[in-house]
Amino acid sequence: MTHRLRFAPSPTGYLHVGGARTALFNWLFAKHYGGQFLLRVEDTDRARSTEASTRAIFDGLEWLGLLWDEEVVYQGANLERHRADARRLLEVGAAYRCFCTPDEIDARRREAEQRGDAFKYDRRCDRLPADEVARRVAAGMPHVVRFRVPDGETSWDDLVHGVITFPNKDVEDFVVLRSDATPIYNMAVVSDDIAMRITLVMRGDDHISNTPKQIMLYNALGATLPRFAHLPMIHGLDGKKLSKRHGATAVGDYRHLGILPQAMLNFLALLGWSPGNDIEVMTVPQMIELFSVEGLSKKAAIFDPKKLEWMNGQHLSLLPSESLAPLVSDALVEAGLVTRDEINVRRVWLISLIDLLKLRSRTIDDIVRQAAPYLAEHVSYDADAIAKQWKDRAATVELLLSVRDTLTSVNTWEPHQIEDGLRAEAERRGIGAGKMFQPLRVALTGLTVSAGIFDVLILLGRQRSLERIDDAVNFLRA
RNA sequence: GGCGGUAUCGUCUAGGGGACUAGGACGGAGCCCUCUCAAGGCUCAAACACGGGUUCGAAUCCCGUUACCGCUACCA
Repeated sequence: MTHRLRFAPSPTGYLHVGGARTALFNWLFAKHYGGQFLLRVEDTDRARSTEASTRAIFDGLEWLGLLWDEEVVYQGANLERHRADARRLLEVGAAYRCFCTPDEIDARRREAEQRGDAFKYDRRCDRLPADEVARRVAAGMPHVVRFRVPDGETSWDDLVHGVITFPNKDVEDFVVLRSDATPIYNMAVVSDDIAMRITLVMRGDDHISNTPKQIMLYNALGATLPRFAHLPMIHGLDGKKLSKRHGATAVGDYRHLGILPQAMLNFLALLGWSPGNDIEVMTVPQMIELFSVEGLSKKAAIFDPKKLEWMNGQHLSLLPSESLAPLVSDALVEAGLVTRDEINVRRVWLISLIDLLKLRSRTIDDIVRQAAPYLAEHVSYDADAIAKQWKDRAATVELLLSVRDTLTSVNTWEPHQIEDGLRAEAERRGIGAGKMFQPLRVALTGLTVSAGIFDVLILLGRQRSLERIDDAVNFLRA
């Protein structure tokens, strides 16, 4: 038997990290155990669902590479089937019509709450004689369809929690069809999951209490039950459910922060799952290979952006600069540091730049920030850098000039030759290498921190390096 | 309130009755490396929620308590 799983977001916002994680686990399960990963857009809440949001969810999923195996199912398109299934419930006697108005129910609920009782619909409409029901229906009285919860208990063997049991007396006769004949969530979900032949429903554990209702629906409809797996929630740093208050919660936010999709996936995978053996950094194929339901955890996890960044840094180092190049170019262009044409003609150079910067970056944005001195025509000198490394202007000018001479006389512009020349000059002057490299670093980059000084010189090229030294000298003399 | 779920360092987690002096990772502190910054290496601080059982033996099994989370709609 091949597994069929689905991710079923409602298009009422962006793709949330929690949703992405649910989608990921569904996808990983399908890839590891063999099966189809399907996507269903639950757009039955017409008031809140938007097309922009649907688009955003697709974008997020595509960015992550969580592609679905069959055409997207829009729940709203299946309205007729949902209705038909609800009516079938009526036909087989598993449901009944309820004429109580929302106001009446509300009043009774409030009353019960005042008494401190748990409110549960009292089934009064189920006691209506058949002819009375017929009369009211004929008279066009508005009514909902309620599922008649049977006696006994409902339980299932959850893939992550083990057996979960609910006494049926604790679940009320829930509405399956509204008075406007539209289906309620649980009805639509079950009808669609049956139609899509879903074999494993994997979703957030906030759905645990929906599960007994859904199981009853399957049973009443005579459908075979899928398995269920309820994943733990993802919380913010304060332990509360993740929300806008916690900053970036949409996967798109992280994309724009320069996070790699594979790092996002890797990080998310570790929230609620562990491959064991102290393994943490994984490529996507490795995650598929190692995924197993045994490693799923029951405990809600807190989303820690710090670890995400670290994870991204790991993936940045892992990836060859060639594959990072398109991403970095886009970001560079977007930041206005270069034009598309400029970067295209310096492909090879760009790759060596990335080689240098990715090691000290955690995000693509970090790379872009650090790239500025290498791309700009001229550098601007950081005030602190001047204060610290160019304290004595005259001496600095003299030093830079001697460095300039050394660099001019280096035979071939190659790291070892440059290093030998510079170190020899430092020794001749009786100063430590750092005393020479730091002021030079400021001249070349405007900053006190950068990649290794020889790498910087190589990357800049001899001509550019000499120009920058000249610029610095002019600046210092001014 | 009722029902359900969960409980190991601040955080993500390993752990499936003796291998636990509880392991790894992020973050923190420090050291090494070193031209700066990173990266890397090493070291340190840091946890089994509490109480009862079961057992020769419990982080691991059972029961309570507590805390947290979720659901409790003609929302999804």
